[in-house]
Amino acid sequence: MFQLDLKSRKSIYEQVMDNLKELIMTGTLSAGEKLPSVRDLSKQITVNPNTVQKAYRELERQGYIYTTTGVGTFVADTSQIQADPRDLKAAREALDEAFRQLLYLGLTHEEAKEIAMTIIEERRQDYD
Amino acid sequence: MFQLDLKSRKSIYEQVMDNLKELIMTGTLSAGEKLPSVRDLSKQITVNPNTVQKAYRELERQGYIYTTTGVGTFVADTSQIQADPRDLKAAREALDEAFRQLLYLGLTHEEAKEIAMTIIEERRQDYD
DNA sequence: TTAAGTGTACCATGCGACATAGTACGCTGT
DNA sequence: ACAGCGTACTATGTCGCATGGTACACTTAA
Repeated sequence: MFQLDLKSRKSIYEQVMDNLKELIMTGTLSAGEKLPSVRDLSKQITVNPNTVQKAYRELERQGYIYTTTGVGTFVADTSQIQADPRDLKAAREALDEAFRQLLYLGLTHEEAKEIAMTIIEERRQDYD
Repeated sequence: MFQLDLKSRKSIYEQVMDNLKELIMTGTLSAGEKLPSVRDLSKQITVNPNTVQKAYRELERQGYIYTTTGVGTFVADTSQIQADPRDLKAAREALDEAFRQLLYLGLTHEEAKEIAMTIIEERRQDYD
């Protein structure tokens, strides 16, 4: 389904969340589609079931998926998702932070902006 | 000199590094200027000297500051800094990551781009 | 009804990064 | 000589993360 980077600073359950968000928001996984069970996915990506469950629990809290007890976990209707203001603020700050890191490396504002624009445009095709 | 956010996920020594990088790259601290001693700064911001030293050590490794044994720590000539390709790669990935987080929140590509542009332009005044 | 599969809830353990506390040494400038 | 500086080292505690294991309630299909 996807690959993990065990060397990453990002925790495993966060990587699972991001990978699933990517698949959901790009439409690779459609609304109503069944996700692998906690146990199955944990075997697929070779991590502990508790770790997968933590990712699922958080994804459900954020509205990306929903669960029916005893049945399984499914992709939610993402058009219904409305951004949590705190998450939005966090994402803006992360963006600002990353941009500043480019400037810290000695790049001019123009160079950093050019890099940012390139990255942004590369994402255009996958969304909407 | 600056404030820390103890609630942040970012570690203290990283916050110290980023704060100093900001002051250095914006020219608030000039090349050759003396920085507070490890002990002084640790008292100012109320953290352990070891934590400040860790930040200084890493800043020196990256070329932002230099130390003269028994004398003190000083701001380096930032024009000499050449970006470590790995740091550049990391910053690019962080930028991409943050931008994707905006898209995950349900924003259209156009909306996310607009937010990114605003953030970028707000930084223009402080650099170069 | 039974069995398998599902989500879910615990608890205990180990690990690594981080921050702290304390001590100590060598260097430099006055 | 002394004060201030960077530096090194050990030890301790905390926290988040990941793992291993057990258990329970639910649903679906045989």
